Amino acid sequence: MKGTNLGEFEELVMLAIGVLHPKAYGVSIKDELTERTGRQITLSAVHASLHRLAEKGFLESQFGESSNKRGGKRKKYFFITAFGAKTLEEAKLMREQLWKDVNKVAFQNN
Amino acid sequence: MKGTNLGEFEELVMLAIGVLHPKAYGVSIKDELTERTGRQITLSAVHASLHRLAEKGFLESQFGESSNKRGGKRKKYFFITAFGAKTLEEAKLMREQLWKDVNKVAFQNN
DNA sequence: TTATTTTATCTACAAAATAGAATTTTATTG
DNA sequence: CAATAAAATTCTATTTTGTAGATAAAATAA
Repeated sequence: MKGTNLGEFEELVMLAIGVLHPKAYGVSIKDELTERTGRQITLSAVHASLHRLAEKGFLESQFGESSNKRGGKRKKYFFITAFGAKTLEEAKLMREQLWKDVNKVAFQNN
Repeated sequence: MKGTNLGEFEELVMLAIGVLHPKAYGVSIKDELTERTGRQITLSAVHASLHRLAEKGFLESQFGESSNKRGGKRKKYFFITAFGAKTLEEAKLMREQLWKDVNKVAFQNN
């Protein structure tokens, strides 16, 4: 990938942010994806991905106010940029088109 | 990835094989994806991906007969296994569900 | 003020994506 | 038949993504 494509996990992180908007931060994203994918996702995997996505211009972030919960650093909320939304939608469209053109026989041979 | 997930490019290669079935081999896959993605895809990228997908059990291959064209080694045709089809469909379903639950406002902030 | 909880950041390694060179096989041409 | 050209796969190396675990920081509770 040359920086303008979304990796597999990166795309899932972006979508989770869309689902959780406007309360998407490390832990909530991790929980959302753990539930949906059934994989054991670590917080650091999510954070590494968030950092890279922000660098690529797909995300912006903003620190939240301190909560009434027990502790913790301030949450860093993530938002999808216009560029990020465009990229995400293009990936979706391309796959939809491919699926539409798939020869169904290809799935019946085993 | 722990071996049971499809990478971003790997998924595109699988779908291209579905589209091209039963004539999917290195060059035809490369051409199909170059056209659809607009990226400059190299043959070696496709082959590396095919090799990994076959190792993971998502693809099978079979050498074709020699053609009447000028030259070249025999084409190695690739086919999607039942396991590959299942994996591909699961990835599709998970994304569809995420998209369904996306808060549309997340795409209107920029 | 010390401990506990919640969060983010850092460091390191594994796997996938990408690029380019090398090799193999086949057919054509002289 | 030897030399050349074409079509394809395979090899080698590097960068980018994915994953894990340890560490650090900030906030509240005790």
